[in-house]
Parts: sequence; C-alpha cells; structure tokens
Amino acid sequence: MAQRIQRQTPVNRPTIKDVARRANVSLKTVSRVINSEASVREDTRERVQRAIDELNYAPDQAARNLRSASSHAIGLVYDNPNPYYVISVQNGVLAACHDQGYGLQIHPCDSSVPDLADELCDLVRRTRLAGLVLAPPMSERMELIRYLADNGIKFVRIISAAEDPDDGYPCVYVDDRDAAYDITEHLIQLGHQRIGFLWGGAEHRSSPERFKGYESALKDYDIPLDKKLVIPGDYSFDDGFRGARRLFALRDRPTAIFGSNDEIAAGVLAAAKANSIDVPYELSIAGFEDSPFSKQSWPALTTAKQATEDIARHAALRLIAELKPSTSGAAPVNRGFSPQLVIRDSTARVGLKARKND
Amino acid sequence: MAQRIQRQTPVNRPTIKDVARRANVSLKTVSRVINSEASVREDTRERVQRAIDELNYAPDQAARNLRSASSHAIGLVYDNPNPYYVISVQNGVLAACHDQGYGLQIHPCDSSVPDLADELCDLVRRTRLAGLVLAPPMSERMELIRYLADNGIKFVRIISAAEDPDDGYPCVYVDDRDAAYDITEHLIQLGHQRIGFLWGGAEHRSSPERFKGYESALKDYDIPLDKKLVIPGDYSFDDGFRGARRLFALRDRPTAIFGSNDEIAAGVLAAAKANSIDVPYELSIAGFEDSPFSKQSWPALTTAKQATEDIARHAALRLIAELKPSTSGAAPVNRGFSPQLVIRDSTARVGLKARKND
DNA sequence: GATGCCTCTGACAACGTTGTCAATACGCAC
DNA sequence: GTGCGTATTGACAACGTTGTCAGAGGCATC
Repeated sequence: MAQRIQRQTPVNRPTIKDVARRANVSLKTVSRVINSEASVREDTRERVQRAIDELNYAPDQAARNLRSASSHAIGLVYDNPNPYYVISVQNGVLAACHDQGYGLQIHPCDSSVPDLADELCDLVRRTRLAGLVLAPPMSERMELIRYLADNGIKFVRIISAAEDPDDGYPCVYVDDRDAAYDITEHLIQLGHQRIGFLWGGAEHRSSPERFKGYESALKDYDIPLDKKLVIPGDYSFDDGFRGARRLFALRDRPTAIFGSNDEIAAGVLAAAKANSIDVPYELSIAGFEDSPFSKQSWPALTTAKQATEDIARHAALRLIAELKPSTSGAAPVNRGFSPQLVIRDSTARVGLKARKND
Repeated sequence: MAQRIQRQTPVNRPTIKDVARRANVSLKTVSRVINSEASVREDTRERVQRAIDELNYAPDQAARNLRSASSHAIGLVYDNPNPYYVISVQNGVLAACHDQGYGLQIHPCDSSVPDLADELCDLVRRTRLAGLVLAPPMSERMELIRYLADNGIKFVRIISAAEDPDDGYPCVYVDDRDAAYDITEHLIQLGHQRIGFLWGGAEHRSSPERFKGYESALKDYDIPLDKKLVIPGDYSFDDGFRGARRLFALRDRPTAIFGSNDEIAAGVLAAAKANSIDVPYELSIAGFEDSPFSKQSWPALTTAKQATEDIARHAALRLIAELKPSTSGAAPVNRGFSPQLVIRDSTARVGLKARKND
C-alpha cells in the first residue's frame, strides 16, 4: 500500500523571513527591495538582492494578495467564439503579466446574460483582481463600463474605433474603419464595382466600423452603394455561407465579396465552391483578421492583419501602469492600432481569366 | 481635474466574520460549513448557510490559499500551437474548476526548454497551486513526470495510450490507436489499397499511436505496408503540404492520404488543389481531431472526433478528487476516451468519378 | 551645541482564512 | 448519580506579506 513516500514538507519554500535573516535586515526592508520602493540604501539593496538570489526566493502571491489592497493579478474577460483571437489575446496579456510580475485570471463569459456586471464585480472581489482587461463586445457596452467604474473596478478596454474615444475610460483602440477602407479600395483598384459586404455581429462595434470603411471607400471612388449587396449576419462561417448564397442569387451578381472577418470569408469561399464559382477569377473574396485559416485556405485569403497579440499586450501594460502610479510621472495614454492589408490569392483583377495548367 | 470620485472602500466585501456574527456562531463553524466538513449539526448548517446567502458571502481565495497547504487553484500546462485544441482544453478544465470552486492558472510553456521541470515547480510553489493538469507533450515525458512527483507535486496527465498505462501516475488517456484504426479501415472499405500516412510531431506520443492504428488496420486487411507511403513530419499545415507533394511525386501514387491531424490534412487538401487533383474523387483525405476547420474546408474533412473538452474536464475532476480525499471513499481511477470516426466529404470510394453538375 | 529636516530602517499589527486543540453538551451504560 | 464516548462547537495561533508609524542616524543651518 505504501508505495510512494509522501514528503512531509514539499521542499520548504524560502520566505521573506529567511531572506531577512540572511541579509541581516528586517522583514520590511526585504519587502521594500522586492517592491522596488524608494529609500533603500544602495548597498542594503544589493545585500538583500544577493540573499534573494542565493535562496531563489520568490514572493508568495497568496500572502501578497491578501495583505495589499491591490493584488498582483489581473483578469481577462472575453466572449469570442474564435479560438485564434482568444489565444492571441491571452498570449499578449500573459506576456505583459509575466513582464510585470502579475498573475492572470482568464474569464470567458457569456455576454448575453443579464447580470454580467455583477458577475464581473464578484469575480474581481472574490479573486482580489487588481483590474480587468475587457475584450469586445463587453468592452463596448457603456452601461457595463460605467457600472464597473462606479464600483471602483479598474479596467482597460480593447475597442474598435477610428480614434481615441476620450470618454474618460481607458482603452486601446483598433482602427477597423481604416483597414476596411483599405480592403475595399484594394478591390476597387482591381476594377471591381459591385462589391458585396457581409456584416459581422451587431453586438460588436467593429461591425459598423468595418461597414463605414467599406461605405466611405465606395463614396471616395464614386461607386453608388447598392443596399442589396449588403447583408446582415454574424461573425460566423455559416452566416458567410448563407450570405454568399443570397448574393449569388442576385440578378446582378457582385464580382467581389468583402466578409467582415475571415470566418465569414471562409464561408463565402465554401459557398463559391459549392456553386462551382472560380475564386478569384469569377469572384474575389476578402476577409479580415489574418487568422491562420486565411493562409491555409485555397486560395489563401486577402485580409487585414490585426496585431491582436500586440494590442492585448499593450492593453495589459496600460492597465498595470494605471495600477501602480509609482513608476515615474508619465501618465499612461490610450493607444491606437491599425490593421494592415495583406494581399493573397483570393482577390484578382476583375474579368481576368484563369490560365489553364497553372 | 477631479472628474470621477474614487470610492474609499470599494464596497466592503463580507468576510467570514460577518457571517459568523449574523449566524451567531464562531468563525470556525462558518469555515466548516463552507468546506462542507462533517460534524456540524443540521440546523446550525442551515442557519449559517442562510447568513451566507443573505450576505452574498464568498470566501476570499487569497486568504484561503495562504492558510491552507492545498490552495484552491490548479494549473493547466500546455504547449500546443493549435488554438482549437487549447481553447477546448481550457474550457473543459475551467468547467471542472468552476464546478468544484477551484481557480485556474493557465500556463502555456515551451516544452523544449531544458529547465522546464524547475519552471513548473517554481510555478506551483509561487502560486501555491494544488496541482497541475498536464497536456501533451509534457504529460508524456516520463523524466519530467517523475521529477514533479518526487517534488511532491500532484498532477493528472492527458495522454495518448490504447489502455490504462497503470504506471502509478494518474492520467486520462485517449485511444488514438483505435481511432486511427477506424479511419484506416474506413478508407480500406472504400476500396483504397494505397493509403499514404503523414506523421505528426515525434515528441507527441499520439503520433506513433496513430501510426500503429494505421499499421494494424493494414495488417488486418492483408495490405502490405509500403514505407514509401509513410512520411515523417510535424502536426502542421506546412508539413502536410510538403508531405503530400512527396506522395504525389511517387510513380505509384496513393489514392488516399491519412494526415495525423486536421492541420496536416488541410495541408494535403491545399497541395491537392495546387496540383489540380480532385478531392475526393481522385484522392481521399482524412484528418484527425474534428477541429472546426475540418467542417469548414471544402470538401469537409473526414476525421476522428476527440471529445477534448470532456477529456480535459475529467482530467481536472480527477485531479481535484485526488486533492480532497474527503469526498466519500471511492478512490479516483484513470479513465479512457475513444475518438469517434466522423465521415464527411473528403473521402470517397476509390475510382468513383465526379458527376458533372453536382 | 541645539534644532530641524532629511534618509533609511525596523517593530508591530493586520489582511481573511483554516488547523489544532480544548471545551461543552448530549446520550448511554453501569 | 457517575463515568465515558461521541458529536458539536469555539478560542487561538498561524500562514507570508505589506501598511503604519516611529526611531536612528547624518547633515546643514542657526
């Protein structure tokens, strides 16, 4: 029965006490060094640091969190069916946390539940989170944002906006409009005049932003907006598939379709194949996001590359900077990102025919 | 400047003390109720529970972790480039944690760094994790497993194996071999005799397992194994693409290709399209995993569906059960899962020709 | 030489919970 | 009624850290 021996003490971790004894200083001084507080003499700091290194000491997060009002952990709140997006955001935030010695609590949630605000407050209280990084669509629901702020919860939003909203709540913003303009312009410059547009989810602010970019590019090139070419939907493959079929059924078919994200574009691609429509020669397709999928489909998708990981990292850094006003005077500012056009094989000059034997 | 008012106390959370006062019992009794310990009289328990409900009390995790040796949080360790897989695992583990009132610390890592073992030990110590759920390939490196066990770290592995390894270390195992057999058999029954096999990453035990399934199905149907049809590689789109091209270059081409996962199969699909090979009529393709991608490619991929979320959930439940021997007597046991064959459109009877106008 | 004002350091309590151990109450057999 | 075992409860310390506040020492000024 007694196969493996259970160690009584699983390698006693050194505590601040051990460090203090070794460096011959008080607990508090060690604490000061750990938190890089000012007013520790240089030689003392070095001595303590040496002791820390020698003992391979690392502060106990639980104790830390318990004692100090602001714990050293933040939460990441998201509700997104797209694993590529979520993983990118996680990795970005995690990188920032690692950098700054913070912990991360992931919190996938359902943005449609009525008491989401309370759920988040509870989360913060229960796990003593110092703040939250909010991804869309939670980040764009102002009543939620205000509720959190009113309850003293710190956060940074990742949102879709053409410019700094400057509404008093911190954010990192992504210029979807501009990127959607670029994609539409690219299609226009390939000679397309009838360009279909498939909307993303209405609860995401990025959807109208992307539509605005599409609209404004058409306007700049004097192409009238044909409402029949604009189809509502969700950020999903299935809606892309269905939307494309509706467009194919039109008397005057579009020669290009702009799907609001890569999933939608993938759905369009599948619909095109199901209808034996040759992409890109009979139909150009563009997506948005630069998910790995967009590189691996056939043909590979023209899209807009969001630096999601970077964006998320900056959101987390912005939050952490906000949390500790100690670090120098520079107040953290909102920051914008612009997705970049990535041209691949799913878009071609209108009317160009495929060569046989490619 | 003073735009928003900072609440002094961000809504004082009720503590165990408040509950005790309200229920007119001692702190310890409340603690007992919270942890559903035995020997609390039924009416006392009810009274305390009522107070808890009324105050909307929830235990402070930081304090809890600090005090008790076994914190109420576990870690999830993974190193997998596939976001679908990772998100599924996360969601499964998270569901179990939520169920059992545990916290989760995600820990993506690089399985190739030399001091991974120490990294994990540090992680556990620093954040006082009660245990770890280990995903492949970390879960399959025995020297790592032994090191963790020797350091008193509890864990449950998710591994690939045809049966309970029963090596003394707890696990949840997935029968890749059996599922790979089913896929190969499916291809054979469609009349295929020359079936290419593209290996996954050698550091994953699932790779040889899947190969064994392939091998053993061929054997059972008296089809000789042609080594030229077996190509080493990684669990990646690019290796699928390259591997397929090598197979296409053979004098005696395979009529079907079994890619060790969906990414590989997607690469094969792309290579087939690049070579104008009609799938499934000139070439059948099968993958493994049932990632969303496999449904959305064209044609949709025949594959094996892993209940990844379920598997992960059980791994976490197994771990948590191990952590608290309190809950009744039944000792937790290892458990197996078998992926299920999912037949879609990328496989067809050999020699069958496409009808025009589908 | 006294005073004030820095800079640096340490003693101590406190955060919210649980483990230990003792105390009380109750039931039952003698 | 006494003794004993079991069920239930509570007092108290402890977990490892940081905030508060006070003290020690050095230096410049009067």
